[in-house]
Amino acid sequence: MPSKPKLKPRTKPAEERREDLMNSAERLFLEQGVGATTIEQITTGADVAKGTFYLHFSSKEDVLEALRNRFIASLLENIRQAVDKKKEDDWEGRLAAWCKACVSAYLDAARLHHVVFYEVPPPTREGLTNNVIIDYLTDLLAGGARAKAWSVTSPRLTAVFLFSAFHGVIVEEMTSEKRVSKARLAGEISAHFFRTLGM
Amino acid sequence: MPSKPKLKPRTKPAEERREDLMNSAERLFLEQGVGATTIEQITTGADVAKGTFYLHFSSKEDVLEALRNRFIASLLENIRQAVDKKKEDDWEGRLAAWCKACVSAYLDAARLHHVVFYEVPPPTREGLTNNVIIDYLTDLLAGGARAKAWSVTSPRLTAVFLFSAFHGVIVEEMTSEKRVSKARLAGEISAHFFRTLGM
Amino acid sequence: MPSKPKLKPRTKPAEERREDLMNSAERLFLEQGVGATTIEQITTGADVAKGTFYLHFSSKEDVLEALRNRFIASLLENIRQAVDKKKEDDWEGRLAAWCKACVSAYLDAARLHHVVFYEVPPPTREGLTNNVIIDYLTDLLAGGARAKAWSVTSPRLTAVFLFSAFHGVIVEEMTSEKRVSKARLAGEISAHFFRTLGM
Amino acid sequence: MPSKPKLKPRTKPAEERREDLMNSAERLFLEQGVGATTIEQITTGADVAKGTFYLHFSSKEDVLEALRNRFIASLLENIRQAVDKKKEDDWEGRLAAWCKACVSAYLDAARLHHVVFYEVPPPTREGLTNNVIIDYLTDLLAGGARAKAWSVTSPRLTAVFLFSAFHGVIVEEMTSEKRVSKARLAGEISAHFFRTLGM
DNA sequence: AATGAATGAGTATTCATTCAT
DNA sequence: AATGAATGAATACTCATTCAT
Repeated sequence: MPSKPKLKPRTKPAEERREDLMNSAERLFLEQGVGATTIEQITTGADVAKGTFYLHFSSKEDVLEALRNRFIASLLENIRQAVDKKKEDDWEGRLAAWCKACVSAYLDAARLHHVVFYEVPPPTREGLTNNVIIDYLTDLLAGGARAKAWSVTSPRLTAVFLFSAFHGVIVEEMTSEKRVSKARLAGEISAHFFRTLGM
Repeated sequence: MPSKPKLKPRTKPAEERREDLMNSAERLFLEQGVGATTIEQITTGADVAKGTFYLHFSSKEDVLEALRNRFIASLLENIRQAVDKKKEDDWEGRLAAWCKACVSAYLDAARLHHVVFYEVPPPTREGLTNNVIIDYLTDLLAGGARAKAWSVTSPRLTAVFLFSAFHGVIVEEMTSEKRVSKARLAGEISAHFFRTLGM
Repeated sequence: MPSKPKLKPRTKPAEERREDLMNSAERLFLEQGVGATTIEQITTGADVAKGTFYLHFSSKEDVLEALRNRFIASLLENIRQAVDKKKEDDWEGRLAAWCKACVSAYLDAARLHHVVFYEVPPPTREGLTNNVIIDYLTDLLAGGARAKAWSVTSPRLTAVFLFSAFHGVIVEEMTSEKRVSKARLAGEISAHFFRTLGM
Repeated sequence: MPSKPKLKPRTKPAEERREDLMNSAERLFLEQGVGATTIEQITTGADVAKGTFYLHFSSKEDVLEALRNRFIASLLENIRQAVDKKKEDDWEGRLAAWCKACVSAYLDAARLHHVVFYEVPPPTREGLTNNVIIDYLTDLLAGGARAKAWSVTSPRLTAVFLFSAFHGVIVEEMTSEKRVSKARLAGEISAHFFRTLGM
C-alpha cells in the first residue's frame, strides 16, 4: 500500500485556504449581495467548516476588505502595465492607455466593484474615491504637465475630477440597457479627458 | 362629564405627522447612521407611538426614499431658481450658475446626501447618478449646444461625465481636511466644465 | 354577541408577565440548572414569545438576580415574623426563633438557594454571605448584648461566624443521605449558638 | 548527518508537563477567571501546542479538579504539620494551631480557593464543605472530647459547624475593605471555637 | 388616528475537542 | 510525545412588524 489515499488532504497551506474562502465569498456576494450572504454559505462554498472561516478572517467585513484590496491591486496592475507599454514621452498615448485599461477593467469587474464598494456601508467615506487609482492618475497628469504635454493647475483636483467623471460614465453605462463597445466608450472618455486638459 | 384636559391633541393632519417622522428620521440618520437607527428611536423622536410609524411609512427604506425625494426636489428647486435668474441666452452664465448652486447645495447637505444615497444598499444602482439633476443638466447642455454656445456631441453622456466629475470633487472636498471656500470651489469646477465643453 | 372572546388576553399587566417569566425560570433552573436553561425554554414555559423576555429582563443573569432578591426578601420576611412573635425581652427565645425559621426556610428552599447563589459565578463575592440576613442577625446579637442576655464583643463578626456555621450545617445536612428532623436540627444549631454566645 | 540542534527538547517527563499546564491554568484562572480562560491560553502559557493539553487532561473541569486537589493536599499538609508540633495532650494548643494554620493558609490562597471552589459550578455540592479538612477537624474534636479537653456530642456536626463558621469569617474578611492581622483574626476565631466547645 | 405589548425570524461567533501527521 | 489545522454544535439578542384596543 505505497500510495497514500491523499485524495482529500484535510490541511492546506493557509494562503490557499484563504483564497478558497475569498473566491467563495466573491461568488456569493455577486450572486446574492453581501447582506444576504451568510458566513455559513461562504464556508460551504469553500468546502470547509464554519469555524475555519474565523481562522482566516475576523468577520464578514474583513473578507470584504480583502476583496476590495484584491480588486484594487489587480486593477492598478492592469493600468500600470498598459501605460508602461507606451513610450515614456508619449503622454497622450499614456493617458489614452489609462482610459482604455480602466474602462476595460471596470466593465469586466463592474458588478464586483459595485458590490464591494457600494453595497455595504464602507468603513470610511474615502473608499468612494479609490485612492490608489486616483493617486496614479495624479502622477500621470503631473508628469504630462511637467513635459508640457498639457496644462494642469492642480493635478490632484483634476485627477479626482476626471476619475469621478470616468467612473460615473461607466456606472451609467452599466445601468443603461443599450450596450456600447468598450473601444467606443474608451474613445469617448479619452476625448472628454483631452478636452478637459485643453488639448 | 367635563371635557378632558385636551392639552395635547392626539391627532394631527397626516401631512404634518409625516413631516415630523421624516425630520426625526433625518436627524437620527445623520447622527448615528441609517443602520443604527431603529424605528422606535424615530417614533420617540417624533413624539408618537411605534405603531404610528406604520400609518405613514411601510418600512425604514420607505422613509429613506421619502428623504431622498425631498432632498432631490429641494436641490432641483435651488438650481432652477439660480439658473433662471440668468438671461436666457447667457449660456456661460447659466452653466456657471448651475455649478455654483450645486456646489453650495451639496456642501450644505453633503452629509445628508451621503447618508441617504450611499450609506445604505440603494434599491437600484441608478440612485448613484441622481437622475433629475442630470436630466436638468442634459437639457442645459443641449440648449447651449443648439445655441452654439459650446459644442457637445452627446449631451447625455457629457452631462453624466460632468455631474459625476462635479460630485467626485465635492466628496473629495468633504473628505479632506483642508477647507476651500465655496466660491473658489465653484470657480475651479466651472473652469473644468468650460474646458471640457471646449470653451 | 356581547361577550368578547376574552379567553386569551394577549396583553397582561407587566408585573404579572414578569412573575410568569420568573416562575418559569425558577422551575427550569431547578430542574436542569442555570447553564442548561435557554431563554427560549423560559419563554416557552411562560407561554410567551422569545422577545417578550427582553421586555422584562435584560439577560439571564438579570432574572437570576431577580430570583435571588425574591428569595432573600421572602426569607427575611419569614424570619422577621417568627422573631417578632416572641416577647421583646425574650432574647433567648428570639434567637431560637431565628434559628428555627432559618432552618425551616432553608431546608424548604435549599435547592433553589443553591442554584441561584452557588451554581453560577455570582457577580460579586459578597453574595456568598447573604447580607440582609446577616445584618438582621447582627442587630439581634447587638440587641441581646445590650440587654445583657449574652456577651458579644464584635456583633458583626459573631453574626458572620454564626450564620456561616448555620449555613454550612444546613448544606451538609442537604448533602448527606440521612435526614434529620427540622426541629432536631434547629435544636442542635440553637444549642451551638447559645454556647458560642457563652450562655 | 550531524545531530539536530536539540536546543529545546520537545519532550519532557509527563509529570513535568502536567505541572506546567496546571501552573499556567492556575495563573490564568486567577487573572481572568475560569470561564474566561480558554484551553488555548493555557497551552500557550505552558509553551506547548493545543493538542498537548488533551494528553494530560480530559477537559477544563479536569484541570480544575487537579487544582482543587493540589490546593487541598497542600492545605492539609500545612495544618497537619502545625498541629503535630504541639504536645499530644495539649488539645487547646492543637485546636489553636489548627485555627492559626488554617487562617494563614486560607488568607494566602483565598483568591485561588475562591476561584477553584466557588467560581465554577462544582460537580457536586459536597465540594462546598471541604471534606478532608473537615474530616481532620472531626478527628481533632473527637480526640479532645475523649481526653475530656472539651465536650462535644456530635463531633462531625460540630466540625462542620466550626469549619463553616471559620470559612465564612475568612470570606467576609477577604471581602471587606479593612484588613485585620492574621494573628488577630486567628485569635478571634479561636476564641469563638473555644466558647462553642464550652471552654 | 393612535397606541404599545407582543411577536419570532434570523446569524455571527466562540472554543472545546479531534486526528492526521 | 507533540503538533495545530480543522471541526461544528450551540445560543443569546435585536428589532421590524402586527394587531387588539
